[in-house]
Formats: sequence, structure tokens, C-alpha cells
Amino acid sequence: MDDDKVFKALGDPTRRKLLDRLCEENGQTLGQLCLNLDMARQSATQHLGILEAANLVSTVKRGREKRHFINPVPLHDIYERWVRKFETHRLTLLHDLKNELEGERK
Amino acid sequence: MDDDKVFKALGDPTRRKLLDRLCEENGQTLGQLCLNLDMARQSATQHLGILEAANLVSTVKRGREKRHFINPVPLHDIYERWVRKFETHRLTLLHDLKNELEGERK
DNA sequence: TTTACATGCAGGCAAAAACCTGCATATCAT
DNA sequence: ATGATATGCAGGTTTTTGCCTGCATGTAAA
Repeated sequence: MDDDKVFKALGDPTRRKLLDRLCEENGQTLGQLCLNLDMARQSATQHLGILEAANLVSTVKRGREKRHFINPVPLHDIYERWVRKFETHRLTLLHDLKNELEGERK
Repeated sequence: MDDDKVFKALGDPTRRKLLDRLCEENGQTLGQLCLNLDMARQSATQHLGILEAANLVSTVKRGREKRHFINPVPLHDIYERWVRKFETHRLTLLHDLKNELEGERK
């Protein structure tokens, strides 16, 4: 898996919004996803392409429509392999920070 | 908090590497963080500035040095407020995806 | 106080990202 | 077949990003 593609894909608010909307209703078509998106359809297509390249979304053609489905695996992997590390040390890190800020007040 | 700044900050591999290195040893100076980073000091400064703007890193000046500390709060918040949603629906989403891919094989 | 060290700040440049318009293709319904 | 609908593809423009060089400032040590 390509961590960087996933993080980059999540770095754009439009793409996170697309994931949000797919989470509310999975399997939507391109047309549906474009509604209330305030940009040209072609731009949305590019965003969905990036999500697909990051493997966060998989698509299936149904006649003339293209349906989009969330793939939760990469997000889960990112959490397990990267975010979790900071969660594990969370209290220690908070402690370091607090100490340092208090030291500044002296 | 500004979710977008956090996600954008995490979207760059150099910045994630900086966080990794701070996680290994918190409180490092700019000079320390620049070692083995394969870019000019000024570039690293910019990356650290972005991490600071996203509140992922806090700094304290100690004499002529500047020490950097991880702030784990934004990452934790992002997880709770955004990532967790997809984790919660993870099995359902996986099921949707599997169903759809099987449907394609017919 | 002079020298060395750690960092700050400004401007410029090239690559990447985000968005668009215009046109082509494929599918469905009449 | 014909028109309407859903999407694909190519290119071009503008903005943002990442990185750099050059110089200024502040702090410590000799």
C-alpha cells in the first residue's frame, strides 16, 4: 500500500467531503456525488480518481452509470501503522508539552 | 481547531517524518531535526512552521535554540471526529464492497 | 569584543495541484 | 433511429506548494 497516496488524498477537503457523503450513502454514482459540490463534474471526477488511486474508493460500472464504494482498508491500515503510535504515547507527549510550557512561565 | 490544516500538514511525507522523529525523541532543536533530512534548513523550517500552524507541534525558545514538541491533541481529535466514523462502519463498508465486486463477476 | 553558531526572514523558481472548457463516447428511453 | 442522459478524455490556466539562495538577527563562547 502507498501511505503517501492515502495521506495526500485525505489532504483535500473536497475529497474528504466525498468520503463523508459516500459514508452516508454508499454506492452513489458520479452524478449524485457532483450535486451540491460547487465545481464542474470533471473536477469531481479527478478527485474521485485520486481517491481511487489511493484505493480509498472502488468503482463499478452499471450500464451508463458508475457507482462508487468506500474501501475502508487503507484508512484502517494508516491508523494501525501510523496514527496509533502517537495515540500510544499520547499521555507522555502531553506531559512533555505541559512541562515545557510551564517551564516557559518561570 | 482547523481540521483542514491538520490533514494538509499530514499530507506531506517530510512532515510525517518530522513527527516520527519527534516521537522518537521529543524536544529536538531545528538543527537536530535537519540532520539526515536531505534539504536546506530553510525548507525544513517551513515544514515545521506548517506543523506548528496546524498545532501539531509547539515550540519553545531556549537561548539561541528552538526546541520542538509534539502536540498529540489535534491528531487525537481528528481520529475521534472523522476517522472513527469510518472505523465504526468498517464491516458494513467492507460488506458493500465485497458484494459489489462479486456482483461484477457474474 | 570578536568569532562561531542557531535561527529568522524575504524573494524567486519550478513542479504539482485544482479547476475549467470543449468535445467524444456510451447507454437508455422514446 | 433519435434525443436525452451519464460519463470519459484532452488541453490549458491559475494557484499552491516545496525548495532554494542570500542576507539579517540574536545568542553563546573564546
